[in-house]
Amino acid sequence: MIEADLFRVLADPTRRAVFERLVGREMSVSELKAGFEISQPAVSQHLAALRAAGLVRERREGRFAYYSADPQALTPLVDWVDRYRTFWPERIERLKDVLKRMDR
Amino acid sequence: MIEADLFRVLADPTRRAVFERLVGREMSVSELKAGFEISQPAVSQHLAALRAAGLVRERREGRFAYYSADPQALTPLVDWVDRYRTFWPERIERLKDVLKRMDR
DNA sequence: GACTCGCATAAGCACGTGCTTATGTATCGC
DNA sequence: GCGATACATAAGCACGTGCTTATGCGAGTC
Repeated sequence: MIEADLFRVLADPTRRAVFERLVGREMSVSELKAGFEISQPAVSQHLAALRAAGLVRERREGRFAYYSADPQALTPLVDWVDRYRTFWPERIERLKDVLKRMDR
Repeated sequence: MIEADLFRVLADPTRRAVFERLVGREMSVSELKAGFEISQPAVSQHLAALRAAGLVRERREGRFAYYSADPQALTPLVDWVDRYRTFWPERIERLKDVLKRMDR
């Protein structure tokens, strides 16, 4: 998966929200659907797109399909941004902030 | 400009290529057009979209319009990714590599 | 087996998007 | 002023996208 498709898949706000809800917490489709005001097929379609981009994993268990986010799939996106993000001092300051927050 | 529009604007490959060409080097529209096999209006339309997202700046000089990229506009995108990119060890290793390359 | 349940897929539709050609609007050279 | 140049904007079109409802399909329940 190249960054081209990542940008496209993440461009839709609903799909991005679906991804965000799946970060750190595995959810079944119906549980996930509860958070949105769209139909179940719409949720499944977003999940299929996210899955094609490698952004979510699927785990089948009986009738249920459990999905979880794979943030590592964002790496190509980070790589692309890194190529064009100058202003490294600010960047490093930002990173320090994040690390500081993680220490707490 | 929020990350929503950044993703959408960067989702188009041609538009992303336009942005990439303008990083570090200011160019006029016609000079920019020379690198693509699309019409001049198409280039102008991409530039307008990039400008609305704050990704490029415009400088008028007589008949000419010079455009240049503003990579700092990518910050909201980086912020968004930072919220969901776990796997910090790898991330820091990557950053170290970049810094090492910058020292040379 | 018959009926749910959880989810995926199909088909259709409204709307967005990226391109084209045509045209408008300054600015320059003469 | 007049034509050419550089670019932007308008209008139209083909295609993509995200949604809906309808349907399919395997897994569970009885």
